[in-house]
Amino acid sequence: MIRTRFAPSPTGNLHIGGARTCLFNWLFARANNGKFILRIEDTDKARSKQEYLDEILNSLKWLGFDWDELYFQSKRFALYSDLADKLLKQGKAYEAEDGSGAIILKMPQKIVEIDDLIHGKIQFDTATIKDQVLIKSDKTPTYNFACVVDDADLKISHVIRGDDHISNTPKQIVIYEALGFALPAFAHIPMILSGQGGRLSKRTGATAISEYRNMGFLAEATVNYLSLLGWSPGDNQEIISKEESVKKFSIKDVNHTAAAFNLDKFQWINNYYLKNMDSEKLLDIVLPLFKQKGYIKDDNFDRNWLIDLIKLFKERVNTVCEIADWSGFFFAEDVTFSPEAETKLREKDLTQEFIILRDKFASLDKFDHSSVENVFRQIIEKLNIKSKVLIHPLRAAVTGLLIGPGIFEVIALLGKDKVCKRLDQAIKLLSTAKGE
RNA sequence: GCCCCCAUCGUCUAGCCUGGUCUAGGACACGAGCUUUUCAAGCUUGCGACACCGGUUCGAAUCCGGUUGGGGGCGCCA
Repeated sequence: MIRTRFAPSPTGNLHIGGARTCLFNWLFARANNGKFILRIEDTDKARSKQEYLDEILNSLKWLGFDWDELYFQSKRFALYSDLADKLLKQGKAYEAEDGSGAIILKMPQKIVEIDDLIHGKIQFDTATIKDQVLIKSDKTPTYNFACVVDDADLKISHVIRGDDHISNTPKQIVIYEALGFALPAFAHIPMILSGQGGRLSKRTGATAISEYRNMGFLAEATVNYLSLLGWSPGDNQEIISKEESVKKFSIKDVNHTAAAFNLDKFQWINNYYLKNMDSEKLLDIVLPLFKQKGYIKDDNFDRNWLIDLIKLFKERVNTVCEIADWSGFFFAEDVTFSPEAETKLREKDLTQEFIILRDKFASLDKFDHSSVENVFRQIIEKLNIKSKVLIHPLRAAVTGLLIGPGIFEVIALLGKDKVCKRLDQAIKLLSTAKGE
């Protein structure tokens, strides 16, 4: 039976690297019809916080990692202390000479060999490793001891963790051997580095999964991006669901090399998922942002209209937040011009053209995409001008911006009243400009 | 300082195990062009890498050794 585990410590948020380690453990368990276990390493009472635990659990659920069993090391102290006593009695460990009460493992002199599933054989001479504390003077177990005891007790078959644990492994193997426990298989996956090369840290950008969620990344895109860091499904495939990864994942295909986190590619993947996401589902994610920005009141909104709006924007944004950021002109009473848009609007006096547009728009019975576009096309034909001469100032007048979704769709969705009102305002603005 | 891991385009990677099909493929980013309407979407296209030195071999990105470079660890943190 394949049993893997992810063992976060609630002394911080779930970060990118942890999430990827969790993903590979989850993938490997699911791919092999095994069990995936979540173990909370909360032995450090001073640093462990409930809020971190909540944050980690929420992030894991958001990413869609379900666990079959859940353990807390803080509830298993009796087990650690019993086994430490046993080692003491066997003479494999000793009590600290300083009288602190700590229990320390005597490091046997030998060559320890790890047979890593990813790196192959790695050898360590224990002469370079000092005796290891098993139980601290406050009676709590050290990481290496609790980790070994639990991995053995919980029958973990494959320990899949970050590269940074390679040097812990010989210490742990010595503990396994002292305890007489069978060794699990080890697989050390490469670390994720920041774009600048070093460790991921707050200084080099966001590290917590929840931060990326708040930035407007989708769970599916996050999992997709993470799975491509240190692993590849082959066949030049860039878009892959969790389910498909389960089918294709093999621990032997995991890279040896550290991978740099790259926001651009992450955004590109997020854009892909955004575009392809059901607009109604996406609306549910965007809705809180709309409320937060004051675009809509609690329950007083037209859901179908909002879904149309989502459809307009989701093609061209990288994050959920950008939908909210760029759609403000739909909800505002008056237009706020960007400097470029205002310049474009004042560039040429289009008062007459705007008056014709407004009158034609006002007389339309059906104010949809095609009728709006037809009216526009007829006008530019009659005036014998190129469409772009009028289309950009029109966009500026109606949205206050020079970029955005297709202008006729925008106008149709904005509605006749708002469009005519904004054209009136633009006409007024042009007339005051003339007077100056 | 000691120990360990790693090394293909700027970045993520395919290829490496089982040398020849690799004048090294894809993606992101970047540049150019197209899209009777923008770009922040789409399409086309361009730029761009086997770190270095030696060895093995008829032949090396692929195997071996070294150098250099990068990363990690050496806590009564996890």
